[in-house]
Amino acid sequence: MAVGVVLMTLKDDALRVLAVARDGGEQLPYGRLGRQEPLRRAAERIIGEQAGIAVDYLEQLYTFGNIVPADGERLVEVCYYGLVPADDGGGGAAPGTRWLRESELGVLPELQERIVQRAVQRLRGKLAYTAVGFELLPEQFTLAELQQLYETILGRRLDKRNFRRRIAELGIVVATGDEKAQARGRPAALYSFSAEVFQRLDSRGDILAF
Amino acid sequence: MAVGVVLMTLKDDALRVLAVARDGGEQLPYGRLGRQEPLRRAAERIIGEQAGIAVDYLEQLYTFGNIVPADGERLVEVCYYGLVPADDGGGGAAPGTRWLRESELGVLPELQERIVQRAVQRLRGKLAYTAVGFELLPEQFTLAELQQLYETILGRRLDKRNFRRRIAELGIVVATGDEKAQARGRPAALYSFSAEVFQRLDSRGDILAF
DNA sequence: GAAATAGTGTCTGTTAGACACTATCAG
DNA sequence: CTGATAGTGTCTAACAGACACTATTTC
Repeated sequence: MAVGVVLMTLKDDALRVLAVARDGGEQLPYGRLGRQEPLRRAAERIIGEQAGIAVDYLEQLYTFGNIVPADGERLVEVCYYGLVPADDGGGGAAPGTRWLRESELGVLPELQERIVQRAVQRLRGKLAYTAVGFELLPEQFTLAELQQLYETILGRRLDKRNFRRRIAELGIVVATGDEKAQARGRPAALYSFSAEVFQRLDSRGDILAF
Repeated sequence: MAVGVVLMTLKDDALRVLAVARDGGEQLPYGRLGRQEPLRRAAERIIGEQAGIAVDYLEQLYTFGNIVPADGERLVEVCYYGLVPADDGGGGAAPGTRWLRESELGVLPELQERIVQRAVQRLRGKLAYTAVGFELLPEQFTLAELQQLYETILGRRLDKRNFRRRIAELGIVVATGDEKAQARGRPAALYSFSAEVFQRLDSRGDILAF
């Protein structure tokens, strides 16, 4: 009985997955489940011990149980996936850990690569009908950052005006009044996510289908 | 390590869940996992042993692992859900089993009731973007039966013409040429599901969002 | 004032939802 | 011919997608 975790963040406009050094290679964080330990708590513990990162969002992904390695034993592994806000991504990660970009997933054992694919798929799916994307942003963010996030995860460009229209219609972000200065160009207004408005819409589903 | 199964079918225009007699009550089918047994195979075995039913569709639902009963032990239970075609629903079920309607779910242990709710929710969700509904129908069916199925699972009425238009547009059912005589009234044309057409559409998602 | 980024509205084609009648069968 | 079920088309409102310019800032 093991518990594994796929931690994802956005870094350099790319979705990345945390790997930890282990057995001379790089692997997803995972560990054994304590005798009296609830599954989710085990996932949280493993994240703390092996990644040293604050996770905003944690959800069960899938349980793998057809793993029959050479020794003939069936190992059951319950997998979770978690999201880490963009600004924490670089900072908090413990030594020996690394944020892999999609092109680097090959360094993981093959089964783990498939787990990651499943996690990314799930995240893409959830993006359309939940506000899960906001978990990947800092508390305050610009609309350009929000759009960038959607584009990165969905893997395609979105129209700026259509995107903003939709966000405005839903009213799930509110202007904080602050601005974020850019290196060059006009400063951008900062927004924060309105959990209350989102709650009202959530039941209907299909919130953010771009 | 246990494996449990939520089997669902349509009977009398209602979604029903299979319960088996156990420990003096009624419970979902479940059993222990063999040492070298893959999870899905265990689910199939348990269905065979305890329900004696042919399942068309079987998918992992969720893994529960926060179950800490009085004795302080944490039990991990991997749950699957399966769909049984409507016409087999009454027939194949083994003695000691019963198809519960939604109002009867209270006879199940409380945790199992929550598992069933999760399964029903998942089925509703999948209905919109997969062809999972067809697993609940016999190989040949009328459009009225198909619509009835959607209405039952979604819990609301649908417009007959809009429903048929959508189905026709997608082309995922093909007329077999046969007819089904009704007790009264005009006979209905029989259709069957076209897996090939569906495959082409599947990637796009959002197939059957009514 | 040049380069860079933020921010804003309209038009058009497609889709979803509301709606009522004719066709065919058993008795 | 009556009762029951199958089957069919149009109109309208809402939504999604394409599209180009002005505003504000740094250097």
